[in-house]
Amino acid sequence: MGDKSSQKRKYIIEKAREVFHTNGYKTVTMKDIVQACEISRGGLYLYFSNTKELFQAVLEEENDNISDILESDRAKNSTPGENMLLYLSAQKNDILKKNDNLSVAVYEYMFLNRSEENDLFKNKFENEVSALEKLISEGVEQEWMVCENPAQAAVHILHTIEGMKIQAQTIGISSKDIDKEIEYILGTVGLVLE
Amino acid sequence: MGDKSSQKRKYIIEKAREVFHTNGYKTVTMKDIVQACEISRGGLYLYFSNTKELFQAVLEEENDNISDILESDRAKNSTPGENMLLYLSAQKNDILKKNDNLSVAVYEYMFLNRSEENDLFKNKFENEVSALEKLISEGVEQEWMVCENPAQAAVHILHTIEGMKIQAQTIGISSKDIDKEIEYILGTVGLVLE
Amino acid sequence: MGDKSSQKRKYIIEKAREVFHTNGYKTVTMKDIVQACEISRGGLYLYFSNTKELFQAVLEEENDNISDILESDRAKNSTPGENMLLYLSAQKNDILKKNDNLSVAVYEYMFLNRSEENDLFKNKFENEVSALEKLISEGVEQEWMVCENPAQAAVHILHTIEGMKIQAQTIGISSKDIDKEIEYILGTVGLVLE
Amino acid sequence: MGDKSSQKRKYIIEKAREVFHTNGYKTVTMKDIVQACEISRGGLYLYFSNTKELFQAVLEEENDNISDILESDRAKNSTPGENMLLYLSAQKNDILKKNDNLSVAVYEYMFLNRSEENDLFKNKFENEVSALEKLISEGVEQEWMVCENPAQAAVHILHTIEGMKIQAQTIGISSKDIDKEIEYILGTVGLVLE
DNA sequence: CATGAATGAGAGTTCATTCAT
DNA sequence: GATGAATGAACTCTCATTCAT
Repeated sequence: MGDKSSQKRKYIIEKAREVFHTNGYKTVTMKDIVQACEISRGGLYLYFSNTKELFQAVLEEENDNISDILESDRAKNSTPGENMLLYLSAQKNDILKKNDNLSVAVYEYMFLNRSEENDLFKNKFENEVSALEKLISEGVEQEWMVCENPAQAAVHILHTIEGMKIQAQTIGISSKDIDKEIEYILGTVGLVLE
Repeated sequence: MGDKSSQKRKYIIEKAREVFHTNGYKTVTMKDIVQACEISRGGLYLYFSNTKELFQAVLEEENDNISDILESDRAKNSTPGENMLLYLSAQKNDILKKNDNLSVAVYEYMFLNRSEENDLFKNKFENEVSALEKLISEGVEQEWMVCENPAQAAVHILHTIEGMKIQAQTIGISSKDIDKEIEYILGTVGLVLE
Repeated sequence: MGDKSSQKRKYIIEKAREVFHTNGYKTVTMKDIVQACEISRGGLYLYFSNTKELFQAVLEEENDNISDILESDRAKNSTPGENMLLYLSAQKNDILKKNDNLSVAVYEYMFLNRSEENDLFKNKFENEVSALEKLISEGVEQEWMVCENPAQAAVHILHTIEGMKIQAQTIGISSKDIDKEIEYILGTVGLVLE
Repeated sequence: MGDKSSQKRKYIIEKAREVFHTNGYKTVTMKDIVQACEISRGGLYLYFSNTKELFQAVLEEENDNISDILESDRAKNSTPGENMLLYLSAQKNDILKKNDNLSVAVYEYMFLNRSEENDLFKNKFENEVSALEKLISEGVEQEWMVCENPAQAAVHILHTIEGMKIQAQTIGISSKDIDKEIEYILGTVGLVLE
């Protein structure tokens, strides 16, 4: 039974993700989910009591593999410069493939619950900072990059990416615009695209 | 009469601004506004038909004087370096004084209406880019700054600031964190705080 | 003053008539009238307290000259047969010229107030019956028509006309259909169109 | 379940019919229905979205068996003359038993929706015309009636009946008045009551 | 007289949530 | 577990009606 019901739980989360993706977070009603899942109203409540709980479950299933890139096998065999480019390209990809990215819903969720302790997001941010910082430090050590303050550089790059993400979701951003920004970012750590 | 009613209009906008500030955009109902204004249900509808209309009115009243800083009298008598610092300090201020900043509501509004052409925000962004670019170009000419691509530097700085704003509204950012980022940003255009 | 205000009263009635004509009776609101008249809300209330009062005023101004036809000068110089045709043609005209006929509003008004004594409409009906009956009696006396019971024939013809009116306002009736019915009606009193 | 809900649907229609009967069509609100049914606001909306939908459902349940009379078993064993009388008596009955007749609501409904294609009512009228025409034709063939144009006679009789119905709902009509009219109508097709 | 801003009652509609089956 | 009918709270919006100016 645990099996069966956990399967159903996954199914609901999957469908809910689609709904959150298209509608954002706040607009979504339990009714929307029920309809998307084609299950009964009461049935949904057996698994989740409200959209917040559901969205948190969606987030838990979500693997943000972007920062994983820096720990991947491929990364281990590449130079820091190549990895930085790899990382930024993955971000570009994420920004552009609006088709499968929850960011608006995530922003809405964070805004709505900004008073609560959102350790999940804090940790994510900090992890990403650490990974980037490490990368930059290595780059500097191996003399691929020039940077006096790798820790702040990492924060800075994440801020810039965040800014692009927001731009993408609001006034829009073109692939070319992202490329230019990536080139500029690379420049700030002394990297130049050949 | 036109006078009186325009006064009341302003009053409603003012109160509505407070509501949007504390509650964001989407959650706000006409009822909330009615209560905040202490007027009658129907009374509000004489002035605004829905929260969207109201929010747009709030936005119109909103003077984003931050970018005006660069055109102010004070700016004219200062060096580009001083002005850049001035501008970034103003942004810091804006980020920190959550008490009086509509950004969450604005983001929500933009997300919700992202399919529509939001020229207002596009223009705002572009104007800000232009002003910053001009500042940086002058800085470079007068040899206060070092920058090969002032246009992209302007965009980059705005992305970074946007990223900080989002961080402030989600996982939080400290005054000190902002200072560090500002220092770093200044570094990217060859400016060093003494 | 009596003059001025009675002029305004007439003006309101005129405009109200247009509104009732296009919208029927029950749907019409005081607001509709105010807008049609381009006067102030309060101003309208100086003259009429509600739509019922207004509609009654409209009705009072309304001259249903159709039955007058039978008393007109022209009628006096014509044969009963000609007059019957004249009368029915006038009715046809009225049925077709929807553009200027209040009937839907009148029906609605009567339905809504069917519990009240509607002497106005009763009298109208009875007057019309009398006029028609007199016409038929004359026709029979002068041997233009054949009818054993002119009183009932009059009632019958009015019922038939009423039926056509309703048909016109509901499922629709063509000019040709009316002609056929008129011919048939004439036949029932022994008249044949050459 | 399908069973249960269809039972409730019927129940609502039944209660709604009562409400439409007493209040006509346009005045009726969803709230009125809710109160008459003693169910919850939301409950009603599970079945019907507005009064128009409800009224249409009421109409669909409504069997206008009057014209069925002409196809009934009883009719098959009677002479055309008897059937005509039967039919007109049924109409009389319908006109008089105001307690159970929706006509005002129907008229209101038709007036309000007169711009739409109301095939329902058109078809009903045409079917009734056909049935009556057939009856008259038979009557003429079997020499019970005299009529040169049975088709138009049918239309004519329906107009007359419609006229009586309207009179009943507006200025009122007595049983005796209807009898006189019925006798007259029979006369127009050469039938005389013994 | 005339204006039109303001009020508040009331209709419409949608959903979160419960509960009998 | 699962269903979906039912409830009722909460919102939106429109007008009749009043009243200070």
